Amino acid sequence: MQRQLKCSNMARKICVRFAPSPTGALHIGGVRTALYNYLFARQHGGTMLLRIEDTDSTRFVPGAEEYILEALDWLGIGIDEGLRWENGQIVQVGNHGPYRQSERREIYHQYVDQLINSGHAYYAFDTPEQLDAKRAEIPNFQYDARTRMQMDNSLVIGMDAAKQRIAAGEKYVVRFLIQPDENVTVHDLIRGDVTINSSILDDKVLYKSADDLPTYHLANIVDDHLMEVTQVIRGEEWLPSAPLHVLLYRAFGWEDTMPQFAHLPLLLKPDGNGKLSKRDGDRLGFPVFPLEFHNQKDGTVSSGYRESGYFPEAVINFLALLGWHNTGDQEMFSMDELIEQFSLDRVSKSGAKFDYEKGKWFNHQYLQNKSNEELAQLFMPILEQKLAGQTPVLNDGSTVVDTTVAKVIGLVKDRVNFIPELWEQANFFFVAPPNTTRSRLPNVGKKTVPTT
RNA sequence: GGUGCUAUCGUCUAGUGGCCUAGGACAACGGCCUCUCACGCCGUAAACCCCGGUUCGACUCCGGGUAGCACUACCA
Repeated sequence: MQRQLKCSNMARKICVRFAPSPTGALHIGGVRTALYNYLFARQHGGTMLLRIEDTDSTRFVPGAEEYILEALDWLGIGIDEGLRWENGQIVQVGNHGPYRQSERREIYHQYVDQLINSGHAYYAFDTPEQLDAKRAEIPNFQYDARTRMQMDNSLVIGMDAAKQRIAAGEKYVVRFLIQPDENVTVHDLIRGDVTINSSILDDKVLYKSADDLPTYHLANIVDDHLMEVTQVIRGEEWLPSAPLHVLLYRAFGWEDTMPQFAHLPLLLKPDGNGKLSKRDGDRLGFPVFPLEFHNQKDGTVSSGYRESGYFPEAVINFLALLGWHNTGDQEMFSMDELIEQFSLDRVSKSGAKFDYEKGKWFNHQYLQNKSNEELAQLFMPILEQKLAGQTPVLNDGSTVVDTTVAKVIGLVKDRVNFIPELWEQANFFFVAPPNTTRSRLPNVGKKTVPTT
């Protein structure tokens, strides 16, 4: 693992981050990204940071932030710095804050100005409508070295004229000035060197005055730098823009402390092709979210692993193996074992199809390994709910207690994958069948529960 | 269209030039156990994308195809 660390990073404390957008429930693929970051951080005695990337005000969903933090907490993915879930509410820890990008406007202003002043960025006034028209008019239109001088920006009209228009209240964006025909190489910890030519990059929008916020690209680089992030471990969908990010680090003069990159393979649909989407859950009948989510914005409800009866350890184990595997045949991993054995160079390069059946198997294994007493505690709330208004036939009507429940669970647990299924398997122990007063089972209901 | 990434059983994967007659797990199938079903146990079937090259020897290295995926927004 040590050889993965560049000299310039050698002395720095390992710091990784998980930086979700609060645009809805945390997708299971996002959970895996968070998990791998967490495992890496713990293994190296480093910091796991959580930052909220809410630079798109139009996509903000109320409650999403709470949801994300609660989900990570449920799964046992601990956060050392940034935002975390404590006693049912969000708390902020660390001194690189604030950790919500929408609260960091002043910081970004400063760095946008730096780029403008150093000639690495420029003001552009083309409206979205004008750009759409341009794209309709010219096939494969791209805002870059070939086209920028035909557009409405400070490169064409001059900086003074641009500043006057801004002062007059005109909306604008700041674009990154990309020098053409330069080969940019990104060293990826999983894939090796990836090189692209800068000519295929467009002059990315870095800042939008309409909502006074930067875009992902700028905010991301500034924050990772300021928060002293040493490894960026994120989804493969970011690989194509990684060279842009390298260029940004260079423009800021931060290349010597630039984090290392690792782009994780995508989680794919179980059927067909393409990456697993939020809709696949409803379509295929299994959860793609850790917790049930009530979307306040569109009124939809999405099912969650927790509510479906999954143990967090099972979800972690299942997810860890979707894209990572050690040498050998071990399938069952505790969080501690994962922390010990995980390594980025054993992460697969190709996407993994999401196999829900295997997920169920993992839960089955974890359920079998739990004691009857522990399962009884988890099952009691369900039992009480089911028994409301009904008379248990056990023990001549005496109260159903935990120890009784534990014994019953011991009899049927090997038949189930999930706690709630216990009711289907064991309800006749607690409720007399219709038209009888006691259970048909000879050794139950008559005297007491089985004594074994 | 352009750019990039990827490529072992249906699925997740082991494999880093001879240990591969390609291993494990999920799912499937069969058997045993059993009053049924399930669990469990035992077993069966199931893969190196294609074509070249390097080599005494390629799943492993190289080249070219092909296919899949990702990206290509004032979204992240």
